[in-house]
Amino acid sequence: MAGRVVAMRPHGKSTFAQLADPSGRIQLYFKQDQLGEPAYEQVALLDLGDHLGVVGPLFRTRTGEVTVRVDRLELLAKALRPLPLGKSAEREDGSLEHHSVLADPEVRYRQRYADLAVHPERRAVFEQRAAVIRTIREFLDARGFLEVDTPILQPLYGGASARPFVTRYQALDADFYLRIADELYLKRLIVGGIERVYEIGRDFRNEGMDRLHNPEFTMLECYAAYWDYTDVMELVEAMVRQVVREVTGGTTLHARGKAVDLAGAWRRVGFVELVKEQSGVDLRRANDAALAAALKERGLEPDVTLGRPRLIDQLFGLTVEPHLEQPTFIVDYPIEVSPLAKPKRGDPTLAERFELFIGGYELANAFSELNDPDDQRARLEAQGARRAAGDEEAQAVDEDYLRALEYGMPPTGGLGLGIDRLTMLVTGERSIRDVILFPALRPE
RNA sequence: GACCCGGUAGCUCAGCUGGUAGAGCAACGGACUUUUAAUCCGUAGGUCGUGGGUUCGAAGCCCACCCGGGUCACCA
Repeated sequence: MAGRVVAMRPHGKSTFAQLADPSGRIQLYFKQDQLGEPAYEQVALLDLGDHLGVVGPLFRTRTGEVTVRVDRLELLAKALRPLPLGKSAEREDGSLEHHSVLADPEVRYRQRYADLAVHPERRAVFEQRAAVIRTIREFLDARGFLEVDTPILQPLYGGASARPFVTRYQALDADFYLRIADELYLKRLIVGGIERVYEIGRDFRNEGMDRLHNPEFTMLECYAAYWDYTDVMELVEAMVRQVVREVTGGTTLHARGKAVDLAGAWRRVGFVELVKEQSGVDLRRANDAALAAALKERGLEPDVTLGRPRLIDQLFGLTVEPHLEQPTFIVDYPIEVSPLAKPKRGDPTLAERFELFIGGYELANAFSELNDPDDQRARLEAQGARRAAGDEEAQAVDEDYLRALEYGMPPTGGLGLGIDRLTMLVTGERSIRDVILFPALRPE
């Protein structure tokens, strides 16, 4: 039997210790008579954190605890640095009650090895994370989606509004970008006839970090030909439900102290209606000045030169977003904030797009993909103009993507879903850093 | 990026209106052959985040900086 020494209780000529491995802890009993003096001296030199192999029969102590009476022991690895192990007791159910803990968040994130070694229950979060991804794969595979890998290093970045990381491709003597989204490559595959396709992978956005954002994060994107955004709503609703059932066994979650019920039908509400409902501002009537005034009323100093999309976004973030605990599809976004989405049938000022909110934050973003190459070119060129004007988050004109669309892309529904955030939701963790093993930190 | 909070022994934390550094656990030495956060006695351990300043005197006050957390702003 092998493991790490996590507790020692020496009593002179006998010693109790606890050995931990991923399956739990077991008590060891070292007796001088049994081991002989030279071996028993070794026991006295053991430190918490040492890896130890032992051989011996099992017995029960008089309090009934199953214990190994050690006949032979071998030091497998010496801990030179003391692990920040606190005192802890094992409860009836096998879980650990910590009487002191490694509490410093900086050490926990920087030295995840120490965090995990000292708090084995933390591993459960990452087991759940793996289960989330496994369940998504099973769900999509079962529905005929093909999992693919597309380039992370890209000559042009696109598919989202974000500042990229830049890197140098020496052999090509060119600057490349770490992708900010998979979108444009996956839609090229739709053009190529892979009619159901998905990728789970890392995206990189060169922006600030907080409890909802890590500069590198894991995204699911999937696309299905001949679907529209209502089909995607059904897909994501079923998928998230299955993930939650698989990982938690139920359909109820807790976010910010409130119960979140995923069982009933999820609310679908128009973006414009919801903004009006929560803020009283009618986006159809309000001009930029009226928007700015509404923001000012709520204590913000809006910069009107940022343009209408930013103003709308700010108003949304201020008045709507905080109230979205229960699962909600917000549908039909203003077309000007959705350059890759199809105009809504019957109302070209809106896009056939939805964002899914659960637990107070955005979990997914989806639309009926824009497949009209001329319209797409016009919108990308508008983005390009904003980019030329200095907006680093505006998208570039991707001629190869437009060429692909010109070959003809079927009507397609697409989805992007933040895996880290979904993991937060099902584990109840409040910070994205707690569902990422090595979150981004400044170098020491 | 702005604001708020924090950084004292390996870990968790005290440290009052400025008076010269403390506890518990861990470590080390001693006692103890069925303990369960073992117990008891003892020892050692600190450029008080970094650098300046004020002061007879700074962990505590002032300034700058570093790191982390939170809130806000923006991206998922």
